[in-house]
Amino acid sequence: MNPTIKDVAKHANVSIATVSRIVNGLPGYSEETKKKVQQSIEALGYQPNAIARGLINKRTQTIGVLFPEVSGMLSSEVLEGVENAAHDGGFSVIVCNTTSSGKRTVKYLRLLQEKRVDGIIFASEDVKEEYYKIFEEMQVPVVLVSTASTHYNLPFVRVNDYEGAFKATEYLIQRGHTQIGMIGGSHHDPIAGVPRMQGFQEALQKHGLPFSENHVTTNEGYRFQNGKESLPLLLKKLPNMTALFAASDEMAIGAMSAAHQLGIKVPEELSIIGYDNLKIAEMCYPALTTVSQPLKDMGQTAGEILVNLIKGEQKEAESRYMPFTIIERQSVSALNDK
Amino acid sequence: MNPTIKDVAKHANVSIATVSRIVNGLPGYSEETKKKVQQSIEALGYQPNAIARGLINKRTQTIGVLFPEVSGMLSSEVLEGVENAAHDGGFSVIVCNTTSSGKRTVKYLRLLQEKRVDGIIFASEDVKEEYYKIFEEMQVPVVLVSTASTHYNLPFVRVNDYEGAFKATEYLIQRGHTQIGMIGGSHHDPIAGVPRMQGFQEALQKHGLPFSENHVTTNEGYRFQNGKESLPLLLKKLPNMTALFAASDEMAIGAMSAAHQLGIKVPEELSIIGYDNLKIAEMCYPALTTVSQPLKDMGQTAGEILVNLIKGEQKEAESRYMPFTIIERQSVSALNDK
DNA sequence: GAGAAATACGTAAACGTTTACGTAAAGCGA
DNA sequence: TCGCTTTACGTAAACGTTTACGTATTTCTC
Repeated sequence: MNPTIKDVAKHANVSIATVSRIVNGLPGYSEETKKKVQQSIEALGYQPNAIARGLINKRTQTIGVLFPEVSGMLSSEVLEGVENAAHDGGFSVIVCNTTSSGKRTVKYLRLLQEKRVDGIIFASEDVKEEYYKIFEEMQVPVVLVSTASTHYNLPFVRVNDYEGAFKATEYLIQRGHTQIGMIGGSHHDPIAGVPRMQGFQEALQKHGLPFSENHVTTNEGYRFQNGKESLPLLLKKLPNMTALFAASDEMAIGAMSAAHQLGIKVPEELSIIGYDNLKIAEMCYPALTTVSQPLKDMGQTAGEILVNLIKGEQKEAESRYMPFTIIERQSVSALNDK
Repeated sequence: MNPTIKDVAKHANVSIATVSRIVNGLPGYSEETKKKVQQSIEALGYQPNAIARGLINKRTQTIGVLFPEVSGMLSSEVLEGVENAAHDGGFSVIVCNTTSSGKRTVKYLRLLQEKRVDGIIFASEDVKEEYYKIFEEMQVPVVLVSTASTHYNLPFVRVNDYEGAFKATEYLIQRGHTQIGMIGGSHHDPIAGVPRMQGFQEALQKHGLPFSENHVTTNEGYRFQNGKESLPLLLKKLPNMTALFAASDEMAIGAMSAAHQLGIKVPEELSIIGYDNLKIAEMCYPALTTVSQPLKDMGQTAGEILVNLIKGEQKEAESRYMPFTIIERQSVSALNDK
C-alpha cells in the first residue's frame, strides 16, 4: 500500500510528530532533520492521507455542488467557474445531479453530509424547507447561484432578472418595435419565471405600449422545444408582432427555428432577443442578440464566496448581483433609422 | 457537533460495536436491541461519518473524473452519464478540469491520490507517460472515455472514429455527391484527428473518388471558429464542392454559419454532415445531419465499468466500442433521386 | 441434564493523521 | 556557573469508525 507517515518516520529515524510538523510547515525542527525527512519522503513517495487528515481536522477540503441538470449548458458553464474557484482555494468539488427531483436532492444532501463536505453550492432551484433544514443540520456554509431563496436568508450570486428583462424589452422598443411578444417561463417559478415577465411588462408600460395576456406565452421549461412550440401560439395571439423577447436562449433559438420553418425572416420580419448568452447564441444563424449572464463568473464568484466563508474570513456573506449586458448580434433589426 | 456512534451507543445503552453492526446490517443482535438502537439513531439524527469509515475501510466511495474542459458540451453530456452510473453504484464524483494542461492534470491526479479516490475516469485526452505512472502508483482502476491510449493498455469506452467518418462520408456519396470536402482536426491528434481523416479518405477511395490534400483542412481545435474559418479555405481549394464532412458538430455549425454569410444555401448548394450529435445539432437551422456519439451512454458505461472494477466484480475490464448512428436531419440534400 | 454449538453482545486494537504535553539538551544573561 | 528560556524533538491521546476476539448466556442434541 501507500507509505504512511510511520514509514517515513522509521526511514528517517525520527518520530511521526516531527514528520507531521515538517509536512505541515509547523516550527520545531532543525534544518538538518528537515532535509533528512524530505529525502525519506521523496524516497518512499509519501503522500499524506487526506482522509486521516480530514478525520482529525474536521475539514475535508471538499465542497458539494448541486445542479438540476449537469449537462445543461447553463449548469456546465457555472460549474466550470465553481470548480475553478474551488481549486484555487484548495478545495475539490463533488457534483450532484438532482434532476430537479426533490427526493434525489435530499438523498444527495444526506450523502454530502455523510461525506462531511465543508460547504455547498446550490444552483438553479428553489430552496425547499426540507433542504433548508438539512443545511442547518449540516452547519456548513451554503451559497446559491443563479437562484435565490424566497423564504430563507441565504447568500446568492445572480443577475437581476427583472432588470435584465426590462432592458431587453427596452432594447427592442428603442429600435422602433411596438408589437412585442414574449416567450416566458412559468408563473410558478419565482426565480426566472415571474421577474422576467414583470420586467417585460413594465418596460412596455413605461413606454406607453399596450400589454395583455396576448403578449406572452408561458412554458413549464426553458428548452428549445418550448420556444419552438410557443412561436406559432404567440403569432396567433399577436399577429402583427415584429419583435420577440424569449426568457432563455434555448427558447429564442427554438422560436428562430420555428420562424425559419414558417418562412418568417429573422431579423427582417421578426426580431428576436434571448436571455443567457449560452455558447450556442453565437453559433446559430443569425447570431442571437441576447442578455448575457456571466455564467462562468457567477460560478467563480459563488465558489470564492463559499471558500471565504469556509475559511472563516467572512462571517456573514453578502449576496451579489452580477452585471448583465446586452450582446448585440444579428437577430434584431431596427424599424426606425435609430 | 454531529452525534457520533458513541452518542448513539450511550443513548441506547449498548456498545458501539453493536451500533455499528446494526448500521451495517451485520448479524449479531436481537430484534429488541435493534429497535432500541434505531430509535436512538432517529432521536439523535445520527449520520455515520464517511471519513472515519473511509479511513478504516480504505474505500472512499468516491471516484475522480478528469476532463479537459468541463463546460464543453461534449464533456458535460459524458459527465452526466458518469455521475449517474456512479450514483447508482453508491459513489460520488469529484470533477477536475484539466484545461488540457499537463501540469494541471498531474496536480489533480496527485490530489485525487491524496483524497484516496477509488477509481478514475479519464476523458478526451491522450494518456502521457507521466499520468500512467501515477495511475500505477495509485493502484486504482482507470477507465478512459472518448479517448484511447496508444501506448498503454487501459480499458476505454468510445466509438470507432474511423468507421464513423467512413460511414458519414459514404452517406454523402450515396446521395450523389462526388466533390466532397472535409474539415478535420489535427494530424497530431491520434484519437479524433487521424482516424476521422482516414475514414474520410478511404471512403472516397473505396468509391473511386479522387482524394488529395485539397479535400481537407486541418485544425488545431474542433470549435465553431475553426469550422467557420475553414470553409472559405476549403472552398478555395475545392471550388466545386457540394458536400462537406466536419469532424465535429461545432465545426459543422461554424461552416454553416460561414456558408450563410457567403450566401451559400445549406443544403441546396452545400450539404453538411457533422460529428458528435451535440444538443446544438438539432437547434441550428437547418438542423444538422450528423454522426451521433451516444455521449451520455458512453459516460454511463464508463462509470459502470469503473464501478464493477472497483467492486472487484470484474478483474480485467474489456474495452467497449459504442455504436454510432447517423442522425438524418436537414443539412444534407441528395443530388440523385435516391 | 451435560456438553456442544449458536447467539448476543462487549472490549480493544487498528486505520493515518494532528497536536497537547513532556523532556532533554542547548543557548544565554549576569 | 547557575538558573532560565528556547529549541528540538518524542509520547500518547484523539478523531469516528470497523472488526477480531473474548465471554456470558441461551439453545440444541442425545
